[in-house]
Amino acid sequence: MAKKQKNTEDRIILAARKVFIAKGMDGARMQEIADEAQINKALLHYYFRSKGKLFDRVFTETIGELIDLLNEVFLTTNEFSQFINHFVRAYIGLIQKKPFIANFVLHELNRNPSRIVELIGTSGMDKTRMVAMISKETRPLTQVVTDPVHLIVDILSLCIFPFVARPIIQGVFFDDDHQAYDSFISQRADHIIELVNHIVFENPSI
Amino acid sequence: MAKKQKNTEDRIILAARKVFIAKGMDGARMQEIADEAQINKALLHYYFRSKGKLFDRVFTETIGELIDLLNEVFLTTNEFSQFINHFVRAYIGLIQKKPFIANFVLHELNRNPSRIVELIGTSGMDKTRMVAMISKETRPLTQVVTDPVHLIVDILSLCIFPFVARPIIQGVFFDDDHQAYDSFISQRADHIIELVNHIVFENPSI
DNA sequence: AATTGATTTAACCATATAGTTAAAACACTT
DNA sequence: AAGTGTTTTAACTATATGGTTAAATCAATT
Repeated sequence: MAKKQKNTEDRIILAARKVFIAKGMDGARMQEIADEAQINKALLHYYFRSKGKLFDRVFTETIGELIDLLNEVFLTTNEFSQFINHFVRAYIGLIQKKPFIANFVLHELNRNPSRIVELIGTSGMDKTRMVAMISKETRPLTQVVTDPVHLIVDILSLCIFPFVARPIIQGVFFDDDHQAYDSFISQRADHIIELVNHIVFENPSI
Repeated sequence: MAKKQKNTEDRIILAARKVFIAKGMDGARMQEIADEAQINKALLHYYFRSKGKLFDRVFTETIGELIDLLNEVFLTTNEFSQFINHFVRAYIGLIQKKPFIANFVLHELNRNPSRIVELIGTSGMDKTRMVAMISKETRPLTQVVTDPVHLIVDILSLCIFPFVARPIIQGVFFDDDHQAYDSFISQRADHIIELVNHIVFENPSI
């Protein structure tokens, strides 16, 4: 073997991720990925035969992160209020670290919807248990949440959308001041948790 | 003049819109737009010098629709509960008719954030009035909504995200049954209105 | 009939890009 | 030193694509 100065494959994946997330599958250029990884195109193809294969790898890993996090939070909590707390904080934390991840997934999602459904299907996410937990906890409590799925979608929407629409929110409400936007986002988790608790338990707990 | 069988420019715009929305700026092909408009590439360039110009036109018109709707709803309502009602129904109705519009705007938004901020800036949207209205109505009423901007973002999130994430929601919660998803969406407006009324007025009105 | 603008045809150019290839250099192991 | 897998270099192919061009055609106006 030779000059394995650092794991080249990892460098490539990292670079590919950066470029793909920033520009999407169509907008990304293999040359740019190679430059970003500080190697040349030939070596890039030496590791990953084609752009498609490289993209698949990046995409699978990226969405895997999201699913893993969901699963982890989901499996370590029993009751709903605890779940909300963990989930909202964990998800917002993750997206805050990698702000473009949500946009990336959503865009490629619509370019190739079937793949994601597959991925999620094989990821072992137990949607039934999730729905059951919410039903059990909310049934006797509130008239707002008649369908658990609405509640789940509510929570996802409230967590993810503010990142996806960042340029609009920052531009319109904060005069393009990214610090103001950041401080808005850091209040976001608390706000969502309060909101959800309010509609589910009809009092703002915690 | 000759064979102006129908307004060609409109046909082009319509076709361009379809293709751009489906594939994004990068993924779209001028040839495909020409085919879709049932003309040839030469004529396409005869009307719109470049892909960029055509895209600008489509994008501006598309986001203009959204902004116009917001303005209209906003200017024809005085009190907040009325505003919520109009806004939620109008927005969900619009996106339901053109489901990919949200994804399109959000994706291109992140490709070129500054343009949208400009567009919104010159569109005459009066964000201050909006915030003022919400502040006035919510100040004495609730402990959940401490910042009007959070509430606005909440409403936008709840309305738009379910469309943006359609493949996930449909795949995970409805076993890819698009009818089930559609019926979910048609309950969506009522649910959001109830939810927002609940957190703002602490009772589910209307 | 002559003019004019809209539209087609079809070839063409320039460029960007994914992907290939072959040879050499390199670093590490044996 | 020989061998092995990694990396570079650099040229190359094939193709797709945005955009152009020139000539012809077509339909309506004058």
